[in-house]
Amino acid sequence: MSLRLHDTLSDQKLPFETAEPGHARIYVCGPTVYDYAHLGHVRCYVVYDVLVRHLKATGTRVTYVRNITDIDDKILARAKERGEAPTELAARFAEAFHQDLARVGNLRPDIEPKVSEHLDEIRDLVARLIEGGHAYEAGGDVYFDVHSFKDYGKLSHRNLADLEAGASGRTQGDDKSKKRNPADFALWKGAAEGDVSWPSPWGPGRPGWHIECSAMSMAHLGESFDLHGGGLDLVFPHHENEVAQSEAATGKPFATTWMHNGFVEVDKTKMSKSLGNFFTARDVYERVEPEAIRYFTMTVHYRAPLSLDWTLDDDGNVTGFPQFEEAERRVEYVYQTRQRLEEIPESRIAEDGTAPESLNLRAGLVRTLDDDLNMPQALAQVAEFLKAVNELCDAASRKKGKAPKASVTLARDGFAALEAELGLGVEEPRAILERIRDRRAAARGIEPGDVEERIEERRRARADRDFARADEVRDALAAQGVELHDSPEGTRWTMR
RNA sequence: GGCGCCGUGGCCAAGUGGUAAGGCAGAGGUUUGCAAAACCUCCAUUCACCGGUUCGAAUCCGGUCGGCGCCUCCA
Repeated sequence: MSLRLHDTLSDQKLPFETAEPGHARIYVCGPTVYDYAHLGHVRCYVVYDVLVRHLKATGTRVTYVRNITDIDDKILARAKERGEAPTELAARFAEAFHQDLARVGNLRPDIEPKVSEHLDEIRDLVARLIEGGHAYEAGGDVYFDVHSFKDYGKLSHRNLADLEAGASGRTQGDDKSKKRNPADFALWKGAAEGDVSWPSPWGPGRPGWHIECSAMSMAHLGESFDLHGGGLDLVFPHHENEVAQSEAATGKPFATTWMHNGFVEVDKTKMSKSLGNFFTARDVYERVEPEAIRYFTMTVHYRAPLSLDWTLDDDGNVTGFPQFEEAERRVEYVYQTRQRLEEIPESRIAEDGTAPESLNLRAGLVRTLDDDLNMPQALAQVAEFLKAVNELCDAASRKKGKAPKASVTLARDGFAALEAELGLGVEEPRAILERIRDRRAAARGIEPGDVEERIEERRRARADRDFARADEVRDALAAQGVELHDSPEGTRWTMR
């Protein structure tokens, strides 16, 4: 394995090495399920999906753990608001989350631990920290004592003195009297009257936000594991606190490599639930093929911001997402090309001849993704590959033209690699192309049946060599965005 | 205030010491009854700006300007 990844802890691009040879143990922070996934979540989990796919495609066994946070103040608040049981609300949004991510082609993690099923591990870890002198009880709460962990700040590259100086303006007015130090954080929060709570040696309450990930990652991957990932916003305080509490408890290094992805931005500002400037994945799926969103997320390096644009009408309604539309055309190109390759008849395949290197997409993707998952560069290679495949198909369709068998075989393997490495081109070409076409037609109020009728009308005109009439039909359809494609097998149509 | 990131053609975006990938848009062409699709050709002497290091810099160093993130729930 020669994958190199940018590691937040060392702030360097380093070879990714697993403690157990050939087996990568990975933990990624999952969602808090109180609402639908938005595009920021989609981007994040596509990144880790590509990481996992690439490791598997290059022969590494992967144990991919991604938690579901189903106990959280926001879930409790939202459930109360709706008069729904917190567990039901969480289960509902967890299911929606799975559906939304499956539609962009993400594989399910191997293990998806829930906080609600790890209360024992969490309480044990808290108890261990208290025993070790790293945590203290205070009025029903339990706090981690940051001064008890000398490396506090090593992940996010800041020190306690700076943190306290910076935070002072914000924390002075708050009621933080239970904490010994403003930077201390809750491991266990005591319940107020009427709150949903779980029993503990420190009284009824619920886990602090950070402790769950330490408890669950250790439960499923061991006290030390290979890679921990999540959004850039988790570096501090979430991951910093995870490092502190985990290493304080075990005395061992927690995760070896730390990977963080950049945000989706709108108007140069981070898309987030709290700012309310987000589009949910499922809303966008109504306008564009989900795979196009996957493609779009790969047009930018995973650590860089992904800036989203849209167009508005005079009333301020969203009329489109130009970047998704462009990406959708690229997705169409992927599938059209694959379909052309699959349709090369046996009689047009020649035994002799060699394949050009441009068809060796697998080798290119492996090399490129090995370099810190350089997906934009990977897409550049995909573009050159698809061009070469079309050249091959053009050659095979010319008079007396043939495609070398070696080329056809390599091209087919290229599509297999595209799926294995990037999770693109995974669907049946005809089905997805028709779906894209019909969705665009519906958006313009065009009935496929009507188009078929006009095509038949034009076919008759052409048979009579009445080309003026045939062109009238073509032009009329073109004005509605319908494009006709003549071939010896008949006429097909697509939507521009 | 502390820590950190970014500024590459009309737009998006790779590239972190060896002479600017790829996509979109645009121009011309092959093909076609005409088209579309596909393919071919062209499209940054230049990488925010100013200095410096070097045989050589978009890439390293210093400074200036501009934009953003984290420090508070957040992917």
